[in-house]
Amino acid sequence: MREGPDIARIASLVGDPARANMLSALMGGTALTASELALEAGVSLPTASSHLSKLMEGGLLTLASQGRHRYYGLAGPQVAGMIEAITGVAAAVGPQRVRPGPRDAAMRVARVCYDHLAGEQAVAMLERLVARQVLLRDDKEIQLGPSAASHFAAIGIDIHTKARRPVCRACLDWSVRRSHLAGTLGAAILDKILAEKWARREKDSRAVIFSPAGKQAFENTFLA
Amino acid sequence: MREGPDIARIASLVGDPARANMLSALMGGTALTASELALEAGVSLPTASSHLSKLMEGGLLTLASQGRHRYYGLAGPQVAGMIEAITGVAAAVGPQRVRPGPRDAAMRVARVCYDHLAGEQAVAMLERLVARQVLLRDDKEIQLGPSAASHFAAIGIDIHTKARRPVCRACLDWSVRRSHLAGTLGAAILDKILAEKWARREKDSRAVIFSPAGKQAFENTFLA
DNA sequence: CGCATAGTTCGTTCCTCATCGAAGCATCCT
DNA sequence: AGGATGCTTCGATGAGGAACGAACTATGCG
Repeated sequence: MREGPDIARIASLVGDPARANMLSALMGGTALTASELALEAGVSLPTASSHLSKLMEGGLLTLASQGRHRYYGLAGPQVAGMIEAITGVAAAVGPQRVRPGPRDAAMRVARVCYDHLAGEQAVAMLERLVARQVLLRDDKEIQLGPSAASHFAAIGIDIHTKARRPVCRACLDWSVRRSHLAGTLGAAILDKILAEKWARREKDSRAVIFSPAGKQAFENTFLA
Repeated sequence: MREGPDIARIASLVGDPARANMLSALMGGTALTASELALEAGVSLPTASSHLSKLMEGGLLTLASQGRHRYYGLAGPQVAGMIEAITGVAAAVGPQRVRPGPRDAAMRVARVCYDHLAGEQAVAMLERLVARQVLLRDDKEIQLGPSAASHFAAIGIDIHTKARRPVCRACLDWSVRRSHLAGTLGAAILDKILAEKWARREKDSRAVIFSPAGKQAFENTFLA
């Protein structure tokens, strides 16, 4: 029996799927709230809360309380490096490329990422909005352009800049290797897509299926 | 829910104490047999075998069969780097220095490491043997010196060089940060210590307790 | 003050997985 | 061949821990 640092304890913290998802989500560098992490991990809030306290106790996370929001973030670069190392091994040994089924294909095209749209459609939308200078992309940050308010108002989306949560955020897409739009604006756009019934959510999946007419409407609105 | 490499799967492999001990033991770089790893992990052979097949399936280990021996080793530097990273985090966040109890003190002085002696006594012994050129230390390797055979024969230990297993091997000591002697010679020395009743093994522990007379005899024999 | 939102705690259920004994293969030694 | 050693497989047992609903606390808003 070996002595020394308890590596099993740390590894088992990462070894639970829900916690691993949370940690992966935090690898972006931005701190997230408990409810955001719950959605990211696909578990209920109580479950997420339990996991988060375990991660805190294990020293893997830091906590910044802001009013009733509690922002969890990775404890430091050493922890991030560890996740990277594990991810590297997982990617290396796990090229168990399951043949992508129909649902996976749909997922690549459009899916829900927390509360906003991800996938090829979402990436294309963000790039178009930036090209038209409705949004301004400054390195990793995304800002509203001068015409943003009127542009989105015309579509039927008004931008709440008062919220604590940022209006725009870049979120790295898994399938494509580019970013899509998160933040309250990203959420509002997803809301509109579902409200207008341009698309529906697949049951028990993150996939978002556009109807033919809905796809056309979406493209007219955001990809014109 | 995140996509991409299944980091939880890899981390959970490391997250079991028995498997973590095995992996730590293999961090030395030398491949070990299933029974060695079972002892190292403190589990029975069937249990160890089950763990090893899981680690194999996870791609963390390589297997080299030599006759009826099966030598398990880390799959590569990437895996080793991952273990390092996890160990680093565990050491950083876990300075939960429990006050060392009496048994821990005894463990630091002398304990069993698989089939040979470890701890301060063992480290001192190896350094003395090297200083007297009975053994020759070449970087990480340990060789028998010219006088080794006669020296150990005088003590009552004959060296079997025929065995597949190496006669001498350096094994990094956990408590002290230096090496002690493993291999068949290390095992033979431990056998002698116990056979002469210079020391006894603590029940349910790896600690080795020397009697006052036994300690004297040991020092006369190996530390002179 | 009352309502809504964000989180945690508690208690229960359930399932995975680590564990070991016994038995079965495989390989080596003489 | 026959025995010994090294290791794996099988089957049964048991404990840890992940999950969620319900209830509770805390903060913000009007």
